[in-house]
Amino acid sequence: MPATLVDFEPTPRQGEVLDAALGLLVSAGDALTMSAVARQAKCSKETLYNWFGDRQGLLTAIVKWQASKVGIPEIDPTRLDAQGLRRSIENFGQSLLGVLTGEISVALNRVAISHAGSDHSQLGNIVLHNGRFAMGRRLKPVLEAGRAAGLLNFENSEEAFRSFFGLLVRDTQIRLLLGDAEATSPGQINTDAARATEQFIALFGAFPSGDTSPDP
Amino acid sequence: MPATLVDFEPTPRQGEVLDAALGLLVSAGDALTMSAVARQAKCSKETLYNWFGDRQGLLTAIVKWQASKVGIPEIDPTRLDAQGLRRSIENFGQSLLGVLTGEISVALNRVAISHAGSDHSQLGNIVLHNGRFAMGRRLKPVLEAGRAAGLLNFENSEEAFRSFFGLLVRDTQIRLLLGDAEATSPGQINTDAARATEQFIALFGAFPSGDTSPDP
DNA sequence: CATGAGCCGTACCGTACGTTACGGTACGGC
DNA sequence: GCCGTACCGTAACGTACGGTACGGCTCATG
Repeated sequence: MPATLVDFEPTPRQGEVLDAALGLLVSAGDALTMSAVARQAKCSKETLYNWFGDRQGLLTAIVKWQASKVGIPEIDPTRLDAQGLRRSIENFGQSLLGVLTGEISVALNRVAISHAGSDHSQLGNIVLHNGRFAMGRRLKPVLEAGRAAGLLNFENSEEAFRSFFGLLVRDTQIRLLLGDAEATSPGQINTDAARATEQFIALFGAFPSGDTSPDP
Repeated sequence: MPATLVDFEPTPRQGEVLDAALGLLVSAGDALTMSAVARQAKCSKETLYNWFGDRQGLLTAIVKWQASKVGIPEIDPTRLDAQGLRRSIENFGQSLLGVLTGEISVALNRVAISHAGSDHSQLGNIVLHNGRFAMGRRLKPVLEAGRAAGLLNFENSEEAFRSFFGLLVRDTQIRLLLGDAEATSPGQINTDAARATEQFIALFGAFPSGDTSPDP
């Protein structure tokens, strides 16, 4: 089990360095070199190694730093009417899709995926737990509250979340990761979030449809 | 516009070399070196460079070679009863999910994603056009035949396919790419394909539900 | 003021890897 | 039998980059 989500507390100066590294990571991808980071951040390589140990540690710190900055708006599961639930889910979808299609998320996922192939670094796990899993932890209480209020119908909230994730993201993330430059506009994000919410409620809503969610 | 899907016709010996490289790619990830390929394939590096130009060319050839080997079963859109359509979609889903969760696909996508970040190589595009887009081209005629027969209801077959893709794959691919070792069993694949097909038909089926696909 | 910690800039080391070069071998055609 | 071609094996070259060492600067603390 991964311990804490954010167990990294950088000093202001370290934050500046990490921001510079983040910018470089977005523009240069995995070609990020220690020398380039030092140059961009106007610090010495020795400092980088003192602070972060090695390149691996720097990358890990970058991921955690970014994770600590991204805020998906907290949703309060108290508005339990159908309209409020729908809006909560849709807003969540907008935030999630906005983050996932952002160039920072794309760059971060790219390096994590690169390293997941060869060395046994924990980068992939860190991204997974600060990204995908953290998202599930946010939305699932809302879904369960919706179920408790008789608005939704599902057995496993994890499975329900995964379906929502699929309806929302579809092939967008993998296409962006592979370099397919479909300029994801904010309007597109809102449209997609609305569509995914509609479809999710059509599948898991407990309205008198009767046969939308049977398990064969 | 990408020209042809398979414009690469290797000799048998070249196929052997590419198979060896493919095996190394799966086990070693992007740490694939020219020396390792030559050693594994029992050929000289000079031959590699004569045949493929440079490392980039070798990777490109590997991707195309694998793409030429993967066969998603062709579906004939003639069986237009509801049951046949459902089975066609479900079989397609099984094949697609099986390929996507295979270690070869994961390794290939990893290197393509790595290179999409830095250099301007076409690897990402090649993977995209031989993978995701080729799949769409396979299923869309089936979906359109289903619509023509009054069994499905959608406006845009591309959008419909993307929704099916999302319902089928959900977060599975990105988790595998990030190194999340959820042993994807064949049984799980069949279950997922069945579930995705159910959900897809629930959303896009033209059965007397009446309000599953309105555009707000 | 003295001192020492922390940091910057830079030079440097070791190594890994892409790429090239070259000697040696097998084989089909003249 | 000789030549050209294609290939293997290996050595060598150039470069890029991770990591380290060191001199000099700043500044807080005693």
